[in-house]
Amino acid sequence: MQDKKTVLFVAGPTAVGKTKYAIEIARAFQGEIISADSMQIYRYMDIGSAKPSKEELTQAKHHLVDEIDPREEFSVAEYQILAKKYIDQIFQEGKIPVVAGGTGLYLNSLLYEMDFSIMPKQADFRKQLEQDAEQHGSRHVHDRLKSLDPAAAERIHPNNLKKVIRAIEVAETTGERMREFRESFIPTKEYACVLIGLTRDREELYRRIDQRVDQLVKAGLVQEIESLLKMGLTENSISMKGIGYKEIIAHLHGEYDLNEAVRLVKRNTRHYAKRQLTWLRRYADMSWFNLSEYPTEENALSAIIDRIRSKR
RNA sequence: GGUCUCGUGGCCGAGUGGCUAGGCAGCGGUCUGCAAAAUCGUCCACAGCGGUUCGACUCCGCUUGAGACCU
Repeated sequence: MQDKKTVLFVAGPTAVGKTKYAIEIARAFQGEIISADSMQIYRYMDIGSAKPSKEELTQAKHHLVDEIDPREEFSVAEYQILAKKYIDQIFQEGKIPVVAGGTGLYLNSLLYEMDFSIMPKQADFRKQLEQDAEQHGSRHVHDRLKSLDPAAAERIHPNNLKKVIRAIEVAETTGERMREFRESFIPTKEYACVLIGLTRDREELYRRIDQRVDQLVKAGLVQEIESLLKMGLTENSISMKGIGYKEIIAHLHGEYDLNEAVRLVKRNTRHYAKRQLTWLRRYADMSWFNLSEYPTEENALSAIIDRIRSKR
């Protein structure tokens, strides 16, 4: 029937229940799940990233969970390449890709035409700039950008060191300025997208977050992080910047006690959930489902499935 | 029963007779160069009632609440 291939997207804030619903949706549509989660993609970070359980991983085929070594640098650019590879692969098997996750930029990289490949990164050069920032402050690095590419410096906040460095990198190595991106997003032409947004009443969502953080700690979050540190990861690793990781590491370094760390993890997770919702609200063609409004999961699920059927 | 201290927004916390700190939380945004990041905006107040005053959150009195001490 459908001449254009369809990719299902299941998005929502952390702790809303995406994992469960994505699995059910995948099962209902002969789908395979492609995670769009910047932390669950890392191996060994099982507890802190609230990864799907072993059982859940067998209930539907998952991709881009547990695929990257946390000692590696990873980013949207690589994410986009890998995810698209899986999308093609799943289409070829005659199945439906179900992209599930809450990392907004990762979603964008699959929803819109975005080209991250213009410039390869220069690891050494970056290191140098990072050190520069450490010694002289991020302002100093930003000033350098100002002279190289005033427009980019205008756009990028000095504290956003990564972006500042990237812009300098581009300017220095290509002699060109950062490309001004189009004002409007162009939807990808590679496939059709059906967007499902999951949410809950705010109070309930926050309650679930608090509960989940307590569970993660009980499940051994601290031990998980201790062993990650033994593997050579540090608070500077990208993967260790995740909520739940950075706070516990600070605790292990003696900055505050465990209770305080837990409080911060909860608070930061709530903030994150809020930012995710802000991000996701921008998708005009998203079909929202407030899970708090359904008496049972079955009800919610069948409403979602009906909606997907009507959209394809 | 008496004496004293205090009572600021959801929480913490400054402060002044007129120009309404700030922080946290909450709420709302931005975000195509690496995003669980970075960033911006914003609501909410001076315990209550009287009085003094051109004007009171700030001064006075009473009421009420909290705490400390005394008997």
